[in-house]
Amino acid sequence: MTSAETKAKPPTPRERARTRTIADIVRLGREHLAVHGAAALSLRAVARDLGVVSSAVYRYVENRDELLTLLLIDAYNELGDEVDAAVDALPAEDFAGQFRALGNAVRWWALREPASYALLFGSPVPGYQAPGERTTGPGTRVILKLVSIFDAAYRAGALTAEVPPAVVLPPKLAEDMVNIRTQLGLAVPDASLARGVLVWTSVFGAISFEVFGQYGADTFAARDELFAHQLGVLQGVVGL
Amino acid sequence: MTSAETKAKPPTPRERARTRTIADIVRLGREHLAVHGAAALSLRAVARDLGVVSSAVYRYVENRDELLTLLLIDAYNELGDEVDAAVDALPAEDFAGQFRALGNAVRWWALREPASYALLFGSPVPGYQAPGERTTGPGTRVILKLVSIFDAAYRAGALTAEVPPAVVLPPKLAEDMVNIRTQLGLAVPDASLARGVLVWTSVFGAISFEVFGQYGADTFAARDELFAHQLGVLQGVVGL
DNA sequence: TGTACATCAGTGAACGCGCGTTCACTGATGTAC
DNA sequence: TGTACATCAGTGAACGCGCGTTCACTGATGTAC
Repeated sequence: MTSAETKAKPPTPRERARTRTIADIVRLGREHLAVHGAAALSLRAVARDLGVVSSAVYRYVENRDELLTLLLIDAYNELGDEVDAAVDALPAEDFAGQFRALGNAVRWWALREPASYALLFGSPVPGYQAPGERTTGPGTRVILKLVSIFDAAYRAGALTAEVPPAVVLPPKLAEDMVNIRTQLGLAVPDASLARGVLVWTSVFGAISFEVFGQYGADTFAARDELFAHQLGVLQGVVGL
Repeated sequence: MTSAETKAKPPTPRERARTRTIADIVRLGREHLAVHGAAALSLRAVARDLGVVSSAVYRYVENRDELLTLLLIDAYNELGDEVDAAVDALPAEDFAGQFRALGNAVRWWALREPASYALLFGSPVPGYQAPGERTTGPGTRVILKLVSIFDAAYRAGALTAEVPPAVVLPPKLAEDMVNIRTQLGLAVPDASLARGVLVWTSVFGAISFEVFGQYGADTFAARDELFAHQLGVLQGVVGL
């Protein structure tokens, strides 16, 4: 990718077939993921479902780890797309609504695709290390969106920061916040940013407990209401 | 277990050897877990480490799933013991301190035993269903401890409930809360209980992000301080 | 206390399985002249 | 437009591996009389 768009030509039939086959592999990989889990993801099984001999998939995918990487990126982007769509459907000044939309979008996607959610936010896959240069972009879309909501709300004066101004972060933590703010070009102050981190982890904590079955079979019957309530409280935590 | 303690006799040498071997199996299983993950947990590997032929472990463990169950129970109890010890070391009236001690105990254990933590709170192991009648007890120790802190604080008038009294939970959610309160014999009101659920999931959400590597390599250098801060904010959420 | 029998721990071979990956190959599709 | 060659997709056999689980067995440890 040194010289961008080397080819503007329309793709040849062969190229189109190749693209379609790769897409098929990713789709079948996701189905396999859903049934057997990431640790049991197998190139041979994907080849079988694809109706092809096992060695043939090596034309498209270097090895098992690369298939995992493709699935990771695919899932991150699907989640990112849904979150973006949900948030962007709301008026630019409705920050609280955007926050809730983000949380709900993540939750709905997670409940619909529990295996992909587990791949992204569950236990690490043993022996697999995601290649940062390919996954960091897609993998940070949700948190960047969340941060951008907080920041826009702050700039608009819509963050009713209930944080007591006397509250000072410990120096090392404040340093982290400064770095984040600088790197992302944010205006939101340290204390709110730190609370934003808690809100971020809390949203995913609530979703993980539900998706991973930590709530037990029937302790919580009103899961939609519970999550809505949790979002509401978290809203208050950052003063949205 | 129909007629309890059928034997009060001291254990025979054979029985002691058996108990020790089972303990060895669990210990080796945990090591294996740490290195290869739950999905790759293998009876054959445990047998190898035990210095015994693979079929021999079937004398002690019915099958692979039962070994997983043993590991699950063992981990839940180790975590439960550490949490209890940390909380009980504090004065009975120091509810906020107890809450922080609980959170810190969970986090320390999780960082020390990431594989066991992943087994308990990460992605479900595909194809494995924990037998509720054996795991529910150990598996609910931490949440019961947390709830007991909240309840004791409320009874002592130490819950400075910042919850606006006007806030009414949606009926279905309120029903869940009533059931929980009745079942556990609690005094703490609905709204605080619901906030307690958020605090519970949030503590584990923060820990999971750290243990599972969601924070990225160096965005957060001050992880102790970050978690302490998160506990502090969550304390405020329930009014502790 | 001594013998006869039952219980148990561990062996070793075998079953059938699925996995990742390599390699030499066939045949079809594309490209250059 | 027609031929000669290069590229690519997919085949099929093979490698070496580890897995869960069963089964008939040997030998040591315990128990009953």
